[in-house]
Amino acid sequence: MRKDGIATREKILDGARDLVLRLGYSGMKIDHVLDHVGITKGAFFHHFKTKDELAKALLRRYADQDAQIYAETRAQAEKLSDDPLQQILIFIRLFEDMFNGMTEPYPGCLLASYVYELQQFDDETRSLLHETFARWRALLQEKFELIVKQHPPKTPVSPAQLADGFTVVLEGAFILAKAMNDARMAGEQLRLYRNHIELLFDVPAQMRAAA
Amino acid sequence: MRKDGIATREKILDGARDLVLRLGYSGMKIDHVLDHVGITKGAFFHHFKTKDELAKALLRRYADQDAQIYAETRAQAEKLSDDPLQQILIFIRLFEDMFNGMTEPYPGCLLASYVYELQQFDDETRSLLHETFARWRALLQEKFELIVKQHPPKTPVSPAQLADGFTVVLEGAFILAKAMNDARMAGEQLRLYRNHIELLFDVPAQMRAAA
DNA sequence: GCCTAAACAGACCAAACGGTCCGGAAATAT
DNA sequence: ATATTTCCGGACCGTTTGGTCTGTTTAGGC
Repeated sequence: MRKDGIATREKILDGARDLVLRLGYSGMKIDHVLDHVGITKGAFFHHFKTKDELAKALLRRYADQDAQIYAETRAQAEKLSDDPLQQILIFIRLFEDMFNGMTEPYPGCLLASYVYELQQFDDETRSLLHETFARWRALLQEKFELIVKQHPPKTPVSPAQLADGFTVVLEGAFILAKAMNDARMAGEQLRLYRNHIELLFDVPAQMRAAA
Repeated sequence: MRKDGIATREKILDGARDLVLRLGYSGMKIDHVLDHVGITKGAFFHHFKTKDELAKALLRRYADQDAQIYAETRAQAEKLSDDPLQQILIFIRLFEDMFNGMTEPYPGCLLASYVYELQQFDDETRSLLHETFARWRALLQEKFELIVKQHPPKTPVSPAQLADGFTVVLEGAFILAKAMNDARMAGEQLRLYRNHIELLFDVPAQMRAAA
């Protein structure tokens, strides 16, 4: 199988993603992708009409892969407990473990790199970014709404804001991790976020090491 | 005063900063800056030898301005209370008020936009990024070390991680604010962060509305 | 084996881009 | 007033970049 179009397309997407996370979208030049992947212009433009089309394909694929990880992690958490509060804590814990197992800083979130070049992109791409973040919010917001009904928080809180907090911590930690070259940043900051939830809903200490 | 070199230089820096925050560093083209500022190539390259030199000047200026805001806010917090815990809470609260007064999302942190194109820059620039974030950490870490001595935390915590938490929340909130076009994001998430500190060090409710 | 269409290689192109150069205007020193 | 330096306008240049085009190779149906 020397000529597998789908495989080549995936290789292009992988290479482009790596380069975007290191150089930004504008910094990622097509010629650079060609070298990195080991193909030629003919191959590239056979799979993608323009660089913008690559950008959209890249974003869609990243959003889909991310949604899958979220869904799997959520399912795993729901299997381990029936209590939505415990589910959230397990959910966070599972993400912590993901990042704690890494030796280098997480290369970064593709969405964030797009956000910092937002004006480069058209409305369709911007909408896709908006929707993806909104989906992440909805996923956790739903849980937090159940939680506040069953476990009275020590302070009045907004489920939506708590849900955004997860993404905020992740995105912020990625930035600091890259700048400080510290692979532990994401796991540590997620642990802090989890600690906040535990304090907020008064989780007893012996119930915290669930996962 | 028709020909004020310093004023022109500042105008270039302002315009370039705006464009970098919208388009990223690579996306910010010199010709675009010229249009935006209303000058010509001759003027630009009279003040900056290369685009890279502009990048460094931009970063240094941003870091300095930021350090000044931090120092002023810190001084203001220290004037309002002698207790380091209250100082931190006031400090956060003052930042909240800053962002809550804005009608559009904060345009973003220049450091973060550099971080997401990190490989574009040389060692000197990368070091400057590292040092700037390290300084932000040191500023709050110092306070948190005093706090944990005087106010036993409900959970064992690392002052350095708590300090990073502030930056993490800010950077993450900027990203979400831009993506969701939500000006309130930064203030809300800082309020959540402050809530975490209050719960962690068991601040009574009536002592929370200090500022 | 043959045909067709997808998958590629690589020369080529026009526009964009960072940067140079020189002339001239404006401030400042003498 | 004159000289000198700073500041700036704008034409110009070489390289880079996204994209095109033509030809060639490979996979798969018949």
